[in-house]
Amino acid sequence: MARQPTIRDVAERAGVSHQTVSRVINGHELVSSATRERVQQAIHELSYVPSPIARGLTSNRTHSIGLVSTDISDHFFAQVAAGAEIEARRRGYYLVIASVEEHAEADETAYLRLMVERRVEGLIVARPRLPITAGQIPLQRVPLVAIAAREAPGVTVVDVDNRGGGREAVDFLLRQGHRRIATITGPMEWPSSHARLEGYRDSLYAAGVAVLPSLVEQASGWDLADGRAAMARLLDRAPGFTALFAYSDLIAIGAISELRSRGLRVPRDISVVGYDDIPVAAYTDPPLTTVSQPMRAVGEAAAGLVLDAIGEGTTGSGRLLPVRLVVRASVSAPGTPDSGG
Amino acid sequence: MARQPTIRDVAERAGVSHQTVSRVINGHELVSSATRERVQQAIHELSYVPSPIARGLTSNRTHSIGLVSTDISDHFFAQVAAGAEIEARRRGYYLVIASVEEHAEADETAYLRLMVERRVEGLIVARPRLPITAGQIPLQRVPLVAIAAREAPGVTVVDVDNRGGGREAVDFLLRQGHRRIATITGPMEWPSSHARLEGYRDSLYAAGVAVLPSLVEQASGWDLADGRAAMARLLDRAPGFTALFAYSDLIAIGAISELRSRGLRVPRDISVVGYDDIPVAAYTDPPLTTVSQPMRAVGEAAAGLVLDAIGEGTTGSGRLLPVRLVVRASVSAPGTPDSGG
DNA sequence: AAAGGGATTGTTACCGGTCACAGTGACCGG
DNA sequence: CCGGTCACTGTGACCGGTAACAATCCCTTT
Repeated sequence: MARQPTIRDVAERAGVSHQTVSRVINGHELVSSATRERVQQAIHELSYVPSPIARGLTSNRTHSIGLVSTDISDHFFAQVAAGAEIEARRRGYYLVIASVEEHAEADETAYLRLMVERRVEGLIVARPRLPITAGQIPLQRVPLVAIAAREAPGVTVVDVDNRGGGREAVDFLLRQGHRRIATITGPMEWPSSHARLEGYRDSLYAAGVAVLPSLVEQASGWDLADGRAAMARLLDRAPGFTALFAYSDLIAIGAISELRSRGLRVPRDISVVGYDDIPVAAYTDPPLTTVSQPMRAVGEAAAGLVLDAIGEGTTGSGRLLPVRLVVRASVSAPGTPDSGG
Repeated sequence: MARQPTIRDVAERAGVSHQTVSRVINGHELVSSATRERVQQAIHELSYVPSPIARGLTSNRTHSIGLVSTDISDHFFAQVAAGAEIEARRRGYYLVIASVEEHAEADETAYLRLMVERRVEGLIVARPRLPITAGQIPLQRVPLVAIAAREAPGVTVVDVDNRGGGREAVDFLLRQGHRRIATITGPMEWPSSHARLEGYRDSLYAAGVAVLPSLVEQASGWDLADGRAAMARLLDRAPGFTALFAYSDLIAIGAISELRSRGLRVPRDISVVGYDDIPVAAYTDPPLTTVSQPMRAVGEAAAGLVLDAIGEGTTGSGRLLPVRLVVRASVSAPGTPDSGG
C-alpha cells in the first residue's frame, strides 16, 4: 500500500507538531536549528514530498497556466509552446497545453472553459480561429493573453509585427530594383495575412509603385500545395512580374516548384521572398530569403505577460515583436542572371 | 472580491445540504428530480464550477499525466505531444508538458521529479538522453512510458520500428538494383541510429551484399548542415556508391545539397532515401523517398498505455509501431538517367 | 520573586470537496 | 396502528496542507 506520507506522518516521526513541519518546509525563521534538523531528517527518511494539491486548496492556487493552441504539432506553435513553457517554468509555473485539432467541431471556447475548470491562473490562446472576447467564458479574473489574434477589449495581444514584416520584405525587393512585385497571401481569414498585405501596400505606396490587384493572389492554405496552386493561377492570369512575396516559406517553396515546372528560374527570372524562416529555408534551391519570426520569444512574452498579470493583478498592454529579414540567394536584381550553381 | 462560489454557497441558495449538491454534480440517482432541478438552477445562477483541487484532495488524483520531452519545438516531438494530448483529453486527462532544453544542464530526472511532485498520475518521457530506470526517481507507483528509449526494467517503451524502417529503405534500394549503398547515420548516441543501422545491415546481409564500414558515415547531428558535412566526408573517402540511406530527411536534404554542389545529380548519379517524411519532403527537388513515422500514433499509444496502467494498475508491454516507406522520385535504378524535369 | 517579553512550539479552524453513516418521511404489510 | 423498508436528505469527519492564535519556556527587568 504505502500511501504517500503526509505532513503529520513526518511530524510524528520527528516528535513535533505538523505545524512545525510546515514551518520547516516553508523556511520560516522561528524554528530552532535542532528541531529543524530533526524534521528534515524525518522528511528525508520518509521521502516526503508536499502535496501541491493540498497546498492549492488553501491558497486557491494551482501554479499553472494554460495554453490553448490550434495545433501544437505545427512548427510555428510548437515554438510558441516551447517558449511559453520555458518562461513558465522559470517562474515556477506549469504549462498545461490543450491542442485544438483542425477537424474538431469544438472551438477554442470549450477548451478555455476546460482550462478555467482546471483552475489555471492564467491563459494563453494561440491563434484562435474565433475572435476571443473576455466575457465569452467564465473568465472570472483569469488573465488572458492571445497570440496572433484580433484586438479585443479585455484581451492582451502578443504578436509578431506582420505589417512590418511585409514592409521589410517588399522594401528589400524594391531596393533590388523590382517594380512588378506579386504577392501570394495566406488565407485572408487570418489576421496575419491582412497585416502582411498592408505592409506590402505600405511599402509599394511609399515607393510610388502602383498596387495592382491582379498581382495579389490568395493561397487557400499555408502549405506547399496551396502555394503551388496559387502560383499557377497567378502565372496564368498575370505573367510579367519579376518578384514574389509569399506569406509562408512553404507557400514560397510550392510556388518555386511551380515556377520550375514551367521552366522559370529563381532568382534569374523571378525573385522570391518567403516568410517564417523554417529550418529548410536555408537549404532549398536556391536558399530562401525570408522573414524570420521570433516565435519562441512570442511564447515567452505571452507567458511573461500572463504571469505578470497574475502577480500584479493588472494586465499589461500587448506587445508586437519585431521580425527580421534573412537575406539568402532567392532574390537578385530583376533581369540579372544568377551566378550559376 | 467575488471569490469562486463553493458547493456550500450553492447548497445555501438551493436550500439543501452541500452533500445533496455533491450528489447532483456527480449524477447520483438518489436525488428527487425537483431537488435536482433546484440545485442545477442554483449552480447555473452562481455559475459554480467544482474545484478539481478540492476533489483531488480526497481522491488523491489529479487527472493529469506528464510529458517530459527533449524539445517540444522539434517537429518529431510536437507530433508526439499532439497525439498524447488528444488521447489524454479523450480519456478525461490533462497533459502537462515539460520541455528539457538542449542547453540545460539538468537532465530529464529533474523534470520527472518535478512532475512527481506535481502528482501526475502517469509519465511519458520522450527520447530521454539518459537511460531511464524506474528506481531512479521517487516513482512511487507512477507508471512510466518511455518513447524512443532503451529498454529497462520497470519501464514500458513505445517506439517506431527503426530497425524495420532501415530494412525497408535498404530493401527498396536493393530491389531497384543498387549494391553499393552508403548510409549516413544520425549521432550514434541515439538508439534510433543503432536500430536503423541494424536494419541496414540486416537488409544487406539478407541480400548477400557485403557491409563496408567505409560506406557508413555518422552525422554529428540531425540537421541539414550535419548531413551536408557528412556527405562531404563520405564522398572524399569512398566515392563510387550509387545510393544513400540517410537517417533523417534533413540529413538527406543536406546531403543532396552537397551532392549538387559537386555536380552530382539525384537520382541520376545517386539515389537518396531519407527518414521522417517531414512536410517538405514531398516538395524537395527531387521529391524525397523517405520512411514515414507515425509520430502522432506513437504519442497516442504512449498516452494510452499510461492511462491503461493508471486504470488497471498493471503496466502493459511496450509497442513497436510500424513505419511506412513513401516512394518518391529521389530513387531510380543505378546508372539510369532520370526522366528530366 | 513576580511580571513582561521574545523565541519556539502546539492547537484549532479552515480551504472545498467526498465519504460513511445517520436521520426523516412516506408507504407497506400484518 | 406499529414496525420495517425504501427513497431521499442531512451531519460530521476527513483529505493534507496553511493561517491565526494560544501556550510554553526561558530570560530579563524591576
